[in-house]
Amino acid sequence: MGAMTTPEARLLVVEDDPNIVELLSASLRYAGFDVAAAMSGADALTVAGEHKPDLVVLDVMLPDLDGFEVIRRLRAGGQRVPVVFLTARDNTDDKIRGLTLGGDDYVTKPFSLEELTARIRAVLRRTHSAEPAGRLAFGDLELDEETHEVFRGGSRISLSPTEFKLLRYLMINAGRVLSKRQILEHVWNYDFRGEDNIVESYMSYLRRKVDNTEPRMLHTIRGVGYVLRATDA
Amino acid sequence: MGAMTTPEARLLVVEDDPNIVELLSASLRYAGFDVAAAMSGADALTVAGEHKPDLVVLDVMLPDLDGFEVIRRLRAGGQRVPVVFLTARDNTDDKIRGLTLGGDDYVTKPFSLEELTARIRAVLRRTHSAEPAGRLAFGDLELDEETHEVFRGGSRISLSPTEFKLLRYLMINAGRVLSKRQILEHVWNYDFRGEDNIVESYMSYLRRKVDNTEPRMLHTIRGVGYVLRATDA
DNA sequence: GCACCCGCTGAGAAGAAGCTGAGAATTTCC
DNA sequence: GGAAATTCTCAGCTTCTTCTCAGCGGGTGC
Repeated sequence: MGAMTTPEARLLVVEDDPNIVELLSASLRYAGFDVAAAMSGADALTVAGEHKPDLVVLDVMLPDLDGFEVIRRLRAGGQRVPVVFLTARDNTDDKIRGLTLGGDDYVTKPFSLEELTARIRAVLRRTHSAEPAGRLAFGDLELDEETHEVFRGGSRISLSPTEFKLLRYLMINAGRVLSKRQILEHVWNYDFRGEDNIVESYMSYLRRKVDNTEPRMLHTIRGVGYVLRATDA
Repeated sequence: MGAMTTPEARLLVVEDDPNIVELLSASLRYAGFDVAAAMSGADALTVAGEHKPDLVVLDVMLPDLDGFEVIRRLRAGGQRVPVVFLTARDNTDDKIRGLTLGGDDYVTKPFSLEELTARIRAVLRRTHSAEPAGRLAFGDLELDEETHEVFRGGSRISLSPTEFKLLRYLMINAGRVLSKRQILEHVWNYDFRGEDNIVESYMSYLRRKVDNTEPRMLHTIRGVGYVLRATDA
């Protein structure tokens, strides 16, 4: 469920696993991006030529060229297109560290869609500066995407990483009813194989931390899902 | 039963159980959709080629291809046709996860026709954006399909899932007299084997919750059924 | 007017959905 | 390497929901 903001950016997804290409294309497109895909390094260079992406989502492990080579060639023409890399968790490659200094970023597999779209938006924000600021607010609840800080009524609340992602997802979709399945698919890693109950647990944590004062904002719609909204029923 | 609105969309129903195909074709057609049907994956691809559906209603369990394969091939041509999947309730299949990512949705069997058509309309609304908004109104009674909120005279009323579906059905068919049997067949799951009396019970609940002020809107037509309308007759 | 039928509703049993504390497993951090 | 934090599961509990039943009462037909 995309937070439709500006007329959004053009992305190029480069990834050899067809399932992940499918996953990313569908959800990023639905999030409002204009998405093109490529399944090899050579392919990526061709498609980039036509599609002129504003940002590239790039798996560092490709069958032909490696991701860094792809970037080198993409940028050979002088264009400094920003990148979000997809890497394996155990990849301690220094090259990534080096590249992220240039305003790029990386996400380790398996990732959650929430995490990836947040990174994409953050990189676009830094490079294009046409993106909305990375601070979400709803009532007296505030969430800063840059610093990972959350405030309720002005006082700072400390959240675990998952709690933070869940709250961000709820805030981006404030007013919309989200099913447990939907939340699971966006906030948890795509390889998570648990039950809906984990969402109930985390909603319980969140309520204790950020929703223990009136007016309550985290509401359960029995049989449907959860919604962040100001008014009570 | 049909809320005749726009000239409505073309659907392709793909399902191997002939009873369900029959049930769906008849009722979706009656709801105003232009419906084609297919009983296998291969069949689906052929029919889709001729019929060019705006949306596919697709059982994930098919005798030949599985539903995901059908979708992959349908979309191979670059067309991003939206889908409402039909799944078994206990389907813990990994592939089921990720279904709602591209704006698609799913309904678990056994479903109610009311539920399925609501999902179909919601998906069309999100993808085509030519559908009427998901908010029904009748007099000072309002029902929001997105947020599952119901208001009478401006104040929010909380309904259980079945109460909500029943009221939506009545509102979509406002002014039309609906028999108890008709209501049972549309609002309750298709495998429900109870008596008409359940409808009386739920009408009683609804009256208490949403029709306890003048002017009364939920009228009984003795020996025939119920109707939602403003004036007495 | 009387009897009958239909619909209304309260009570309650059975089940489903959701919440939370406890604890095991895992990861992170120092 | 150990402590702390975090993630995830599970089971008990509570609350809400569904559905049935039976008695009541009002309309309808004779």
